[in-house]
Amino acid sequence: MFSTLGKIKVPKSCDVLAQKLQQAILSGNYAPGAPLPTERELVRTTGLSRGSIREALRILEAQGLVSTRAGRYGGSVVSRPTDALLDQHINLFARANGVPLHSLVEARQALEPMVAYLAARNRTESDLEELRRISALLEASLTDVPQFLEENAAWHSALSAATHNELLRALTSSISGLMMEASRIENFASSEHVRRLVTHAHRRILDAIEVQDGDAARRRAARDVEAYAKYLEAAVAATGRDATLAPIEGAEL
Amino acid sequence: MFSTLGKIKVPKSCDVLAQKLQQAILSGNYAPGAPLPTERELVRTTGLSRGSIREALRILEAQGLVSTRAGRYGGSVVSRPTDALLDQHINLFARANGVPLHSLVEARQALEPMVAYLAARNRTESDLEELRRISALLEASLTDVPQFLEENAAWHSALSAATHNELLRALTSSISGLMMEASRIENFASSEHVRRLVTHAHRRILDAIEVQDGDAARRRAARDVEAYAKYLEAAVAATGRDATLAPIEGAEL
DNA sequence: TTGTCGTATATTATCAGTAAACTTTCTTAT
DNA sequence: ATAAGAAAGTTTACTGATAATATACGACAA
Repeated sequence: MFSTLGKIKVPKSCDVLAQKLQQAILSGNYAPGAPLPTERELVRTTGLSRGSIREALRILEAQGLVSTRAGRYGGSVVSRPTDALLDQHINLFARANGVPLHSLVEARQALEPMVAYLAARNRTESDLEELRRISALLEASLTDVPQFLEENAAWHSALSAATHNELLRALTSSISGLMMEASRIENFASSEHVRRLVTHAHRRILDAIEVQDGDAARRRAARDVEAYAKYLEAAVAATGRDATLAPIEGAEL
Repeated sequence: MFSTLGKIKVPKSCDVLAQKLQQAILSGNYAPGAPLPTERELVRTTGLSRGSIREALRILEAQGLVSTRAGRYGGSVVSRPTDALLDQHINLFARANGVPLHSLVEARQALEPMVAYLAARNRTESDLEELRRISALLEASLTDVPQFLEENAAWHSALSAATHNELLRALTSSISGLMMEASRIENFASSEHVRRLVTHAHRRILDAIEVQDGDAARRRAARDVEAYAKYLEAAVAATGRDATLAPIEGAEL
């Protein structure tokens, strides 16, 4: 008897409100841009204080479900979590938990081949044009390292966009971003030889995507990312450090 | 001239504070459990009002970087974002953006083989024991659908834990969870035949993991998840609906 | 000695009220 | 017509105060 009684957690009023609003938004009855009641209105309808209402709205804002503007005709409107927001949370998870670099590499090894496969299968003409455009820019910036890194990021972003899979796009761009950062730390891509290899690999993947050969794209992406992993492993072994993401600079409490 | 001036975004005071605290926490100088200053202390040091302080703390709470307790010797302490929290945000992203079921399947197709591979390579003895234990429970619950689904979820959870890759574990458990839900909707696993196929596939993967044959584990997981995808595709085609995640029940604003 | 109970106290939780800043629209003057 | 200014409703932010909560510690009893 009473064995079903677990720890009793008394939620804060703002948490309760946040969850109620979240349910309402996720019910699908409110399109993005639809206005929420004003803060004062919520005070009236919920019986809570202004402070609790505002704390709830900050929570929803952090979840990307609403965005709030000041001024007349301002207020909170329904919103959708963006790629950037999901990226932020994955970033926080990885950094705060000290996820090591090789774990990021493994995640990328899992995702990248599928991304290439789907890009080959689902690409539109405009996706293809975009990839060609960036490919040209990439090959033109072989001697400019920062530029090269930027175009490389753009290439991967365009590739994942071509999958037409929002979730995969968000996940891969997030993990790619984390790795880019880590690579910068490892002083990767500092040699022109490596940059040539990268552009060549991209070219071959693009060829497969052009003729919509998903399996070839997958194979080539797999080989590419594997080579990358091996190279990085060697670089890390050379430095001897156990590579994790660099902590944010300083800042005291 | 002045062309670099974009739209100027004036941040809220609570956002500024939240970001400052975030940086401090991510600097790595504060272990989980380390206490933040009290709210009143923060009022003193920052010059902001109590309300703004609290809104900032709610943001950090939503990010999983602090947790707050009331009462004497209570207050906010540094925390780490949990799997469950990342899961929540991925869930929100997928639901709010109406990510279709087949996109989830694709993500899983990308992740699962790598998970199996890494599990085979990195498993410990206790990982193996856990997988064996769950495997037995799974095979014992072939006639009990709810039980079966539960054990199946546990199996995948244990598998991803065996990778010893926190990021992959969090991502796969999250996506698996979403799919389980969707599968329940599609009335998947309702036939004992399907359940037998699932247990058989798991058995074969487990065999590969036991002898630490990563490539075999990867192949078998790939085949497994591909079969799953095909089956689900057929089921969806039968119903004719464009399968997305079910919206949350009702709730008005 | 051990354990239970109550109480002191520091902290968050919540409320109420007010003033300021912001943004859109309407009005007015040039 | 155009530009400047006023109006109105909204969030933003601050202030002060009270309630609820949880921990430690001491009193007291077994």
